[in-house]
Order: sequence, then structure tokens, then C-alpha cells
Amino acid sequence: MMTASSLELAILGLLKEGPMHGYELRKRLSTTLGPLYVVSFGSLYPCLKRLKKAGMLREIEAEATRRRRRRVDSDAKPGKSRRARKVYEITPEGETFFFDQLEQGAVYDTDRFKLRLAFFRYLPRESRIGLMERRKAYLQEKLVEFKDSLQATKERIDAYTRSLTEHGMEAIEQDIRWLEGLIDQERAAGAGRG
Amino acid sequence: MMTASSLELAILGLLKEGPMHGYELRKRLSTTLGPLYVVSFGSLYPCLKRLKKAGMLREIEAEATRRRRRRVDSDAKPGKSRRARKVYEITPEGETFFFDQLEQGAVYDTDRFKLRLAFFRYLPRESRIGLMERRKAYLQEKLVEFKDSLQATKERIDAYTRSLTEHGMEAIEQDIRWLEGLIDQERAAGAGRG
DNA sequence: TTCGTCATGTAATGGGTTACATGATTAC
DNA sequence: GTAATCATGTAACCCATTACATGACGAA
Repeated sequence: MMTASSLELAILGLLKEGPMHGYELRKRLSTTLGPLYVVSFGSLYPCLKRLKKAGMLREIEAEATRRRRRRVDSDAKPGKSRRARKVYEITPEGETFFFDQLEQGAVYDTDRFKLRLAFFRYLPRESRIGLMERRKAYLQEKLVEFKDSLQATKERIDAYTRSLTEHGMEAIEQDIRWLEGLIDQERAAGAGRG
Repeated sequence: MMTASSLELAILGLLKEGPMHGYELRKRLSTTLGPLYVVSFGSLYPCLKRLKKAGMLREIEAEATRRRRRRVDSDAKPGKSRRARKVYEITPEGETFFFDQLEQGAVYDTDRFKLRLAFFRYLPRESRIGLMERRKAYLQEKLVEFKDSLQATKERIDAYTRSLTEHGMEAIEQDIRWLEGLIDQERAAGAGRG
């Protein structure tokens, strides 16, 4: 496993806060990680299996149910009155891998960058600043590409496509300003301590 | 074929301007459709095959090469001095399908909506306005979701996640303003003619 | 002669989605 | 009694990516 998928990264990050079972994990994805991240179970459970197989997390003994059961104990299989939950815990290898994935790698992927930022508290300040600077530089390059593209296609471009490109540029500029604000905050907080 | 993938839609839209071969199509995707849309050949060629099979486009006789060849004509296969290009043309069924896909369907998918907007010139003004209004309404709903999410997680939320959500809201607000501007333009242009 | 571009394709792989299967518990 | 929610999983399907295969042409 060289590079983690976004989902893998998200799961590992959430499990760092404490053990959880799949169903809960899914809810947390959309609450903790912004009201955007929705995953289907058909995606989540196989992913947990993969991570377990790779040694990134392990299953811990789960209490079969938190609520007491009412059913009579004449049941053949005692622990199965409620569908058993599987509670997962991140392993040391999982933690190492998670940190690597947070710190290393490209800043091209927007969703991926957002995900990393959501776990920034686990990184030292210098890494955070470095990552944000790299992202900012990337966005500035992209801005130039957009500008060149507008220039190149000049007059023969359709009005809607032009508007799309211009709006795309504004969005990137807003992103850059946002990053600059965050970087300034980090530096100020760092200086305040030094 | 109920719903077209983004790539399928993009190919059909570009072929409406005139017949083209695969390689050229790929270049046009990133130039005409903004400097964002990059597809691999391993994705493009199978997609062309699919569309052809579905009757959305057909292969037309291609001149094997535009540049004259220098090689002696003693060659066994005369038309193969240069790798033959396959030129594709959209069929009437393809056009019908394309219009349906532009007009119908959800406005949730951001990339998809942008793609449709890039082909807005093929839609009547009323359809364009309708689509943009629906997109705007959707974004406003989403804004409320974000606001609720921020409210709900209140103080116990991590600073980075909060910043992420706030920035996400600003981006949506900017999107809404952009749409409002475009809608105003459409209405003004429509009224000027009436 | 070698590199970049033109040009089309296949194969392996990965991973996400929907739909299906199962079944208990809680609230109305 | 029935709908919603809790809870985990599998199977079929779709499609995108990378890597590989093939090969000509033009320019340095």
C-alpha cells in the first residue's frame, strides 16, 4: 500500500480519536469532516477489510450490544441477540502510515488536500506551513494556466466557457487568499511562542 | 444508456461542432472546455467505442493522412503509410440524446453542471435560466446545511475543520453570486429582444 | 539518431456505486 | 403493526487510471 485513498486516510484519521465501528465511522465522516463526505456502506466495509488486511487497524473485542436485550436466554447462540458490531482500532503501523500520508505527497488533489487539512492538528506547525505553501504555489501556477488559456482562445471563445474560466479563476484566487490567511495565523502563533 | 458520463457528454458536445478523431478530441477537451478537463487515452478510446456501439456516433471515411508521404509505393498495404485516423461524426440519435442530457437531470454534480454550461449555446434561453435557477436553489440548500453543521458542532470542533467549512461556505456564496449575474444577463438579453 | 508529437488501441488493476440480503430494536 | 434506524456485509457493474504495444513523421 503506497498511497492511501481518501477514504482510507479519513478512516485512519477518525480512528486516531478512538476505536469505532463501521456504522458510526460513516456518520462521523459527514459530521466531523464537513457536511460533504458521504460514503456508501458498499464502499466503507470493503475498505475496512482492506485496511485490516494491510495491518493498519485491528478488530477489538466488541460488546455485542450496549443496550440490554429483552429476548429470553433460551436462544441457541447467546451473543447474537443483536447484530454484532465490529469495533476497529488503529495499529502503530496504521499511525505511522497515516502520518506519512499526511505529510508526504502531492498537493494537486483538492479533495485530498482538504482532507489533510482536516487532520492538521496531528502535524507539527512547520509541516502545516510547508504543505500550505506548496498548495499555494500550485494554485498560483494553475492561475497562470487559466490566464494563458483565456489569452490563447481570446475572441473565438464561447461566452459561457469564458465565464466559466473567469469564475474558475476567481475561485482559485479566493482559495489562495484563504491559504495566505491560514499561513499568517500559523506564523503569528509560532512567533508568539518563540 | 440512461445517463451519459461526463466524458460521453463532452465528446458528443464537441462532435456537434464537426467530425473529429480521437487524438484531436482529447486536445479540444482541455482547450475548449477550460484548462481542467484532461482525459487519458485509455479512457477516451473505449468511450468512443461505447458511444459508437450505442449508435450515438459513427465512423466516417478518414483520409489516412493529410501530409503527403515520401515512402516508396512498393509498400504492400497502400493506405497504411501513416497510422490511420478514425474520424467520428455525431448521429441524429446522438444529437437527441445530447440535448436530453443537457436539459434533463439533476444539478447536484458540480463538474457535470459546469460541463453543461459549457454547451449552453445549444439550449434555448428558458432552459438555461431554468437550469441555473435550479442550481442556485440547490446551492442555497447546501449553504443552510453547512450553517447547521457549524452550529451543531459549535465549540467542540477543530479550528481547521471550522475554517474548512467556513471557506466552503464562502465558495458556495461566490458561486451563487456568479449564477445570479448570469441569470440577470439572460433575462436582460431576453427582455431586450421581446 | 534520438526525441517529441501524432495516433490508436488493449490489459490489468483499483475502487466506487447501487442493489440485494439479513435481522434486531425503537418509536409512533 | 409498521416504519425508521441500527448494523454488517456481498455481488454485479461501471468506468477511470496506468502501463504497455505499435509505429510513422519531423526536427535538433
